[in-house]
Amino acid sequence: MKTDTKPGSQPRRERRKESRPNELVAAALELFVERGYAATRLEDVAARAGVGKGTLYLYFHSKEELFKAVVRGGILPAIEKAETLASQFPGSASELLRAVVTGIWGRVGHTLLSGIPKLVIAESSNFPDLARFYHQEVVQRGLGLMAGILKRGIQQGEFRELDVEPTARAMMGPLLLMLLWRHSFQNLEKNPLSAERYFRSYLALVLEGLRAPDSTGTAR
Amino acid sequence: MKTDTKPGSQPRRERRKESRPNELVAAALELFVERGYAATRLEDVAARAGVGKGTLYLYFHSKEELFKAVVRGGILPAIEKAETLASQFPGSASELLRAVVTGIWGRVGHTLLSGIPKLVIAESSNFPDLARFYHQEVVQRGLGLMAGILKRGIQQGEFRELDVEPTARAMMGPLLLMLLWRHSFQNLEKNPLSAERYFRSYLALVLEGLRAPDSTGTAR
Amino acid sequence: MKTDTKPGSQPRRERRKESRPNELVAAALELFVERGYAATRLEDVAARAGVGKGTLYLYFHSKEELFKAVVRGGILPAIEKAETLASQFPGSASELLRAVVTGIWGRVGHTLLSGIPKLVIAESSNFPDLARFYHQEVVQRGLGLMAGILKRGIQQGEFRELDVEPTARAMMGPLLLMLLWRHSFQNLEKNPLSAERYFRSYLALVLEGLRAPDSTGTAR
Amino acid sequence: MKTDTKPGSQPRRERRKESRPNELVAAALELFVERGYAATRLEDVAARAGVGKGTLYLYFHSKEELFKAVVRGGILPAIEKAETLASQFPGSASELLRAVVTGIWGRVGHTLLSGIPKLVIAESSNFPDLARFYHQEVVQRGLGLMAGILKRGIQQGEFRELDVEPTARAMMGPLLLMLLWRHSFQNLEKNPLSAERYFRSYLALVLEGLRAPDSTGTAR
DNA sequence: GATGAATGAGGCTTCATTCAT
DNA sequence: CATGAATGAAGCCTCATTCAT
Repeated sequence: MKTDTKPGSQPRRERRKESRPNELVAAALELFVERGYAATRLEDVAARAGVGKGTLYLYFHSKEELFKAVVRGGILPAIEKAETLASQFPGSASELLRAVVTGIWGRVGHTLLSGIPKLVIAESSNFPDLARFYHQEVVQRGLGLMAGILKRGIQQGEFRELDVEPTARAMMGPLLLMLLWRHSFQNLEKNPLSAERYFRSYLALVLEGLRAPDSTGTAR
Repeated sequence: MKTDTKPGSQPRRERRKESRPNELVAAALELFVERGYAATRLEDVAARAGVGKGTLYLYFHSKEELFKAVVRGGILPAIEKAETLASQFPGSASELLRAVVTGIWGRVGHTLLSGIPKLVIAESSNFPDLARFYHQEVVQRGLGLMAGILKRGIQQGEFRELDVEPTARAMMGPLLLMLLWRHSFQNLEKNPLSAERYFRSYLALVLEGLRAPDSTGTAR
Repeated sequence: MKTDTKPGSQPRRERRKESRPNELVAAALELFVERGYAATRLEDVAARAGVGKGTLYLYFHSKEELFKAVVRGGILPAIEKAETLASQFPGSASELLRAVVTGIWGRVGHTLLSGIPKLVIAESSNFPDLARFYHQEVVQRGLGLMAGILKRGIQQGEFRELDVEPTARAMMGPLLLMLLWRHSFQNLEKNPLSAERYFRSYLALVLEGLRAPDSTGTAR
Repeated sequence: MKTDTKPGSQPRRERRKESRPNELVAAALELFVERGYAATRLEDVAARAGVGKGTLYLYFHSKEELFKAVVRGGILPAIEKAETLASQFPGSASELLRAVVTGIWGRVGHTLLSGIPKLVIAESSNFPDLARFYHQEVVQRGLGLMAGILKRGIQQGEFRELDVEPTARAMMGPLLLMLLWRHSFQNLEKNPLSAERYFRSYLALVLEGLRAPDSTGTAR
C-alpha cells in the first residue's frame, strides 16, 4: 500500500548492510504498533521497507527476533537521555520533574516509539524474556528515575514525606496513559485533548500533591 | 478431557444450556487475556469450557464475535455500579473518590476482567468498532464519572479550581497502570507492591493535589 | 494426477480414524519411494490419499513423523514372518534358504515395501534415529536370520565350515540389489531380467558355494 | 571465512582457476553423499570449497548440473581401469575376479566415490537421464565386465556352465552392499566387520559356487 | 572473474470454520 | 444439540538463482 521508498533516490542496491537493519526495524515498528505482533505479516514489513520478503531473513532469523529488536532498540536511548538529564540537572526537583516529563514526551511522544509499551503490554506473556528485559531496562529504570526525583525533592524539603515507591509508580500512570491513548483512542475523538493541556494538568496535580506543607507552591 | 459429561450416566447438568455462553465467554476471557487475541486458539477455549470445538459456533458465529462478547460483556456492570454509587453517594467528593477507587478495584481488580483493557489496547486498531464501543461505553463514561466527582468537589469548595477534563484523565492513569501491571509484570517482581499500599499513595497524592488551598486536608 | 479414490465407493466421511492413518501411510509410501523424502510434497500425499492437506496433520505431527511411520510400519511384519518360518521349518538348511528367499520376495518384492530400503539408505544420515531403528530391527534381524540358517546347515553337515557373519552379509547383497534395482533401473531395460531367473541363479551360486565338500549337491 | 585470499597479499594461488571445478565437485560430492541431493545447500558446497556462493554459477549452471557432474565424473575412471585390467589379465578367471574385486575396492572403497551409488539409487527417478547414463556407463559396463570374467572361466573349464547374466548381477550384490553399508550403517556398529574379512568370505562363497564340478578348488 | 546481498517461488504447518454424524 | 474430523487459506521460512559491485 505504501510500498517502496520513493524510487529514484537511491539505486536500490546502494546502501548495504549499513542501514538495512534500521530501515527494517523502522518498518516493523510501524506495523507492529499498528496491528500488533501476530497480525503483522512479514511480507508487509518487507514491502514497507522496500525490500523483498527474503531480505528480512538476512538480518533477522525469525519474526520473533525482529520483534525483539524493535522493542529492545527503541526505548533505551530515551531512558538514558533522561537519566543523564536528571543526574546533571541544576534546578529544583519540581523543575526537574517538569523537564523530564516534557523531555520524554518530546523525544518519544511524537515518534512511533510511543507504541512500544503497547506492544510489550500485549505480548508480555507470549515473550516472557522480552517482558523481563523491558521490565528491567525500561520500567525499573524509569521508576528509579522517578523515585530519584522524589527523594531529591523530599531531601530538599521541597516535597512532603511520602512512600516513594508506590508514589513513583502512580506518577508514571498518567504518562503511560498518554502513550497508550495515542495508539488506541486518539483518532476516535473529535476534539482531542492536546498533550500540552494534559501535561499541564498532570504536573499541576502532581506537584501540588507532592508539595511539602510549608513549601510555597510552585505548581500551576 | 477436562470436564465430566460421561454420556449415559444421568441427565444431571441439564441446567447448563442457560449458562453455556457465559461459560464460554469466561473461558475465552482467560485465554484472551493471557495470550492475546491472535495467539488464542478457539479449540483451547472450547476445551477450557469443557465443550467441543464445534459447540462454540452454536453460540458465537466467529472468533471475532466471541472476542467482542468478551470485551463488551465484562466491564459495563462495573461501570454502572460505580455510576450508581456516585450518584447516590452522600459524603464528600474526597470520600467519594476513595470509595469509587476502592470499589472498582474490589470489583474488577481481582477478577480476570482486569485484563480487558489490555485486550482493547492491544487490538483497538484491528477491531475499530470494538474500540469505538469501548471508548464510548467504558472510557468516556469512566472519565465522565471522574469528571463528575471533580466538579462536585470544586463546587463544594473541596477541590481547587482546575481543568476538569485533562485532570480526570490523568487521574485515571494510575488506575489503568495498576490493571496493566498485574497482567504484564506482576510475576516478574520478587516483592510485589501491594495494591493497598499503591492505592493509599495514589489517593494521598491525588487528594492532596486536588485540595482547595484553604480546605483542610483530608488526604493521607 | 491420480487424485482421489474412486468416488462413489464411500461417502467421504465414512471410514474414520480407523483406516485413515493406513491410507495416508500407503499414499506416502508410494510417493516417498518414487521421489524421495525431500522431493515429496505433503500436499501430494494428501491428494493421493484423497484427503485435504490439513488432514494429514490430524494423524502425523510432521512430515518427518509420517516418514518414520512409513519406514517403521512396513517391514517388520515381513521379517517376523520369515523368522517364524525359519524357526519352524522342517526341511534342510538349503530348502529353508530357498523358502526364505522366495517367501520374502513374494511378500515384499511386489509391493511398494520393496522401496523402503532405498529410503533408509538415502536418508540414513538425515534421520539417524531412524537409521538406528532400521539397523536394529530389520538389518540385524535379517542378518541373524541368515546366520541362523548357515549355522544350522553347518551343524547338519550340509554346509561347509565358513565364517558365518560376513558370509551371511554377503548373501544378503544380491537380495538387496534386487530390491534396489526394481526402483532405480527396472524401467530402463528393454528385456528386464525376470525375478525368477535371477533367484534361480542366485540360489544355485550360493548353495553350491556353501555346500560341504562331501555333500551331494542340492543346488540347481 | 574459511579460506585465505586476503586480497592485497600476493598473487599466490593463481593456479587455482584450473582446478576450481574439481574442487567444487569434490566439495559437492562430500555433501551430496552425506545429506543427499535436496538437503545439500549450494551455499555449503561453496563454503566447503572455499569460494563464494556466486562462484559456483560460473562453473555450473544449476544445482542439477553440479549434481550430474558429481555423478558422471566419479566412477568412470574406475570402471575403465578395471576393464583394462581384465582385458590384459594373464591369470585364471578366478584370479582375475579376485584382482578386480580387490582393485575396485582399493580404488573406490576408501574414497567418497563409494557414495555415488547411494546418490544414484536415491535420485534415479528424479533425474531419469542421469539414471540412464549411470545404467549404461557404469552398471551395464560393470555387469559386462563381470559377465566377461564368467564367460572366460566357463570357456576355460574353470567355472561350471551357468546362466551368465543373472549370475553376474547376483555377484555384484555383495559389492554394492559393501558400498552402501559404509554410508548408512557403518557408524552404528560397535565391531564393524572388516572389509578384508568380508571380501574373503565373498570370494570364497562365489568362487566355490562357480567352480566346475571336476575342477580343483581354488577357493579359500 | 568473484562476491554475497537480494529475491520470490515453494513447502511445511497452523487454525478458524464447516458439516456429517 | 453437540461433536470433532476435515478442510484450505494464509503465513513463516528456506534456498536456488540472479546481478550490481
